[in-house]
Parts: sequence; structure tokens; C-alpha cells
Amino acid sequence: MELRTLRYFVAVAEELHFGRAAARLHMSQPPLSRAIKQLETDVGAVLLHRSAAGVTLTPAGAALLDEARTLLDQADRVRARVAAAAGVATITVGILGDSADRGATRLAAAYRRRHPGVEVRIRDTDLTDPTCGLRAGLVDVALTRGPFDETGLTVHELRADPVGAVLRADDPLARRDRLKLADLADRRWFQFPDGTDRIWQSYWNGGEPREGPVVRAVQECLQAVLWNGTVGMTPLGHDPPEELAVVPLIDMAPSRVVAAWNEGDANPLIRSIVQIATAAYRD
Amino acid sequence: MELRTLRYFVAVAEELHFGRAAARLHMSQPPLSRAIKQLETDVGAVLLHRSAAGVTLTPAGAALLDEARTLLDQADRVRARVAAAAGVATITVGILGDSADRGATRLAAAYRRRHPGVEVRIRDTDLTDPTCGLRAGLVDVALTRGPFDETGLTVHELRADPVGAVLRADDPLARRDRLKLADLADRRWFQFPDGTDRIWQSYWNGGEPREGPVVRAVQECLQAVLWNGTVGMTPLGHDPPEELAVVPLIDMAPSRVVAAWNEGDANPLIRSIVQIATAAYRD
DNA sequence: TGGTGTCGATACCGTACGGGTATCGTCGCC
DNA sequence: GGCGACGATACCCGTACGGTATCGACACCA
Repeated sequence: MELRTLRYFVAVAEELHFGRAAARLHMSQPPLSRAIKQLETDVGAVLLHRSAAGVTLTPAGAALLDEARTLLDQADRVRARVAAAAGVATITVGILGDSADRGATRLAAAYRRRHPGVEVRIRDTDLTDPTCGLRAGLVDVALTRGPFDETGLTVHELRADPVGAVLRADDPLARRDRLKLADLADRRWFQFPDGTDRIWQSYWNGGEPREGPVVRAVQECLQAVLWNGTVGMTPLGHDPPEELAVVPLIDMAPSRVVAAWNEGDANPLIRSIVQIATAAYRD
Repeated sequence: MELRTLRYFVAVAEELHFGRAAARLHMSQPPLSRAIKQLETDVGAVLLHRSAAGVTLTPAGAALLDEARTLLDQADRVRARVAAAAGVATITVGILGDSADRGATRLAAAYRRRHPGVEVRIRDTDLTDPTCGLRAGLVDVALTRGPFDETGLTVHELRADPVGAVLRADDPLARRDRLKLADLADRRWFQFPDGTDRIWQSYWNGGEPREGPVVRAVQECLQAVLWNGTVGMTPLGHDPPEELAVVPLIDMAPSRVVAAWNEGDANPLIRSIVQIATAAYRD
């Protein structure tokens, strides 16, 4: 008899319908049926009458429904009490400019649900430091995009996106359905400010240092393409803005969306957010 | 956060020592450490300070200890309340004469712990009916020994014992360390009463019907060997009584100790007892 | 009466998690 | 500085949970 099983039972007892209960629990019907049967052998009583007419509660089932509800309520309150006893917990999350995508949105929602008492500080950073200030202690955990120098950090991959070239829509290459890096060899690129992570810089400049306008944010990259006539790279998957085209680059390694934190940082809130993020990005 | 995890935490918080807590929980230390760490990321707070000096509770840990104790107490009471609502549950267990071995003893203890409110009626039966009256509805579940006619029954194996020949200690064959059935071909056997299950009869008479004294119980078999000079068969593993010897029979299929119940009987108490029996006999 | 649809149960499969053993890292302590 | 105690880590394995496909029972309707 575990809390999970009791949650299952409450759902079935309230819906009086295995299929609907399974939908409510975001699972399929067979494992739910099995879990309820297991619960019945565990408590040693039939909890539900199943018949073609429908599902009804037995006296034992009615009693368990009542008991389980109060038990689950109290379990929920345990979290809040522990959080209160721990004091006001704070976690600072660094988010790289372009990472506020669907995964990050869902992560925020799921995290607030799990840790309502935790004060989350978001630090939105530009492209100068892909680690969002991890090493300087400015943030506890970074939700960012690779690749970058990982020494001293623990990095957990959330997703991997193939990348494409960003071109003006009227560029001759924009009609191609795929490109190689060599196709862009004679084009102007933008460059990153001095001090930007070397690995990051080399990846997003197509493998070599470049001359060109300096950019500090994703929006600036796109503007550079539009106004300065450069080319650039961006992860696939987002619809490009008007007047720009993104063409897959087939010889570039995918760019990883990752969670990163300082090696050895024992803060459980970090582990927790990484765990939730893994689920949120899994789709 | 599951009840199991909370039980683990309470053990560690009370012992303030992972190793001792693990021993108390009948598990080893590493998975316990892992479970506690997982609980910490789950609730989002450090619960224990680990240092060489020892383990101490954080404020959050102290709060959780208190909360978890009450939650676990209530969870325990849920079982009792459900049992009460289900009314006085009764289960009749048939036990074949010789099955009151260590497994059965442990089963009884474990079952009483799990279902304190259930009235268990034991029906100890002789060898005439290896199913202990299952088909007649005299018992809900039989803890017995095979082989027997299984039509209409569901049979769950608990253990398989090799069998041996029972001989008087002064029998010339008693010195052998193993025998074949053929070695006993010219000996007198006991026989079972009319109406005894055919499969059972043929197995325990060494493959063929026999002439000889009629026996109804295990003790009578042994007496028949002593007093009537017959031979017989018995499962290995028990020390034979004084003046008798048991020699392994290498060409007999092992005899299975099983739980059996009427096919389709949905009584959860049956499922439960079978489940507990499986664990109790696993050693 | 036989076809059809609904719904819970069953069968089967792949993965993930909980348990195990072996070993490491760290910190007192003699 | 070597040693012992103890929690953490690494790795392996079996169970159990969740998935899909299918069955069986029953009500409803033509």
C-alpha cells in the first residue's frame, strides 16, 4: 500500500470508471486495473464491484476512499511543512537568452507545482557566457545551450537540436533544403565579444574565428543577418522570423540543451530542478 | 515521496546511523543512502547532515521526522479501518498433514501480521484428499503437496522437494547413498484408501498401484515401514525419525509444495495468502 | 438471434527503478 | 601517518510498472 496506489484508487473510486480514471492519471487502463487488484489483495478485501452496469464501491471501498483522501491530503501538507521548516529556500536559475521555449515554460509550471514555497530567481543572460555565471556563483543552475567548456561543471543533457544556417529569405541559398558548412565559407559572419567561451565561439561561428559585427544576444544575431548581410546559425525547431530562412546544416553536430551546475554542489533543489526538467523536456 | 521512503527516513532519523538503520530495515546500506538522497531532492531540502562525527537532523529533517511518523501511523490504521468496514473476513485454509514445516510456520506469522483482523480457520486433512476439500468448498485455499489432479484448480508452486525412499535403518539398502525405483521393485508398499486421487496415488506408490497396509496419514506411513516392513517415499529435507533412514531416489520427479485454489475464485484473501506464502517459502 | 460497441481483464514486452555486492573517499584517532 | 569507521559511488541484476494488443462478457439494437 503506497501513496501512488492510493492515488490510483481515489481516481477510480471518484470516476467509477477505469478508463476515465486512467485518462485522469495520464496512464493507460490495464496497469491501473492491475494496480487496483494488487491493492485489493494487499488490504485483503474487494474494494470495487465490477459489472457490466458499471463500477460500484463495496463497503470496504467506501471506507478506503475516505481514509485514502485524508491520508493523501496530509501527505501533501507534509511537503509544505518541511519546506517551511527549511526556511525560505532560494534557487537562482540562469537561462540563456533563447532558451525560453516550450520546455522551459513547462518546467516552470511543473516546478512551481512541486515546490510552491521555493523562491526562484531567474537570471537571463546574454550569449557572452553560456554558463550564465555558474562559476562566479551568480546562479545555482544554468539552463543553457552547448557546447561550452565544462570543466568543473556537471552537465545533464535535456535535448539535442540539429542546427541550421540563418539566411535572408532572398538569399540564393535559402531555397536549398540542406547545406554544408563549406557552402557558407565565403560569407560574412557575426562574431562574439572578447572573452566569450572558446568552444562556444568556435561552434557557433562554424568552426573558425570570424570577422564581423559583434553580437551579444539572439535577437542581435538575427538583426545582423538582416541588416549586416551576414549569415549565422541557429537551432532548428523554431519558426524563423519573417524575411529570414533557416536551412539545415547537415555536417554540424547537434547543439545540446543542458542543465549545468557546479560539480559537487549538494543543493537538493538543483537535483530536483534537473529531474523535473528532464521530464519536462522529454515531451 | 512514498510511504516506503518515509519508513526508510524514519529509521535513519531514529538511528542517526545509515548502517544500523539499514540493518533494522533488513536491507543493505547503499540503497538506503540512495533512497534518502532521492527523498531530499524530492522534498527539496537537505534532511540530514552527514559528517565524520555522525549524522544529525537538519530543521527540515526534524520536521519531516515528526510528520512522517504521524503519516505512517495513520497509514497503518487505514488497513484496520478497511478490514472493519469489510466485516469479519474469514478464510479457510486446508493444510495437508505433513506440511506444517518451517515455511508454513513463517507463513502463519507473516499472515497474522498483515491481516490481524482476518479469522483464519485451519483444516488439517489426511492423505485421502491432497486438495484438502477444495472442490467440495470445504476450504478456500489448500497448502499441500503434489502431484494431484489439477483440473478446475489454480496451482501455484511454493517449493519443490526431491523425494527419497523410507527404509528401516537396518535395511541393507539403507546404507546406499542413492537409490532407483527399480531397487525397491520387490518390496511391499503401503497403499492409500479407495477414492484417493489417482495421480497422487500413483506418484507416492512409485508409479504403480500397490498391495499393502492402508495408510491415511504421514505418521501411519512411517509406522507401516516400522511395523509392517514395507518401504515408502517421503520428501527429503526433514530429519527422519529414529530407526528409519531416508535415501534419495534419483529417478523420481521432485514433489511440489503448492498453494491451490478453485479456478476463478476472486477472494482477495486467497491472492494475499499465496503472495505471502511465496515469500515465506522462498527462504 | 446475431451483430456491434463498450469496458474491464489478460497476455506479453521493454524499460526503469530498487535491491544487491564491491569499492572508494574522507575523516577521526591512536 | 597508518588504520578503522562510515557514508558515497559504481556497477549489476531481477522485479515490477507502464505500454500495446487482444480477449471475454455483457448490454443494446437491428
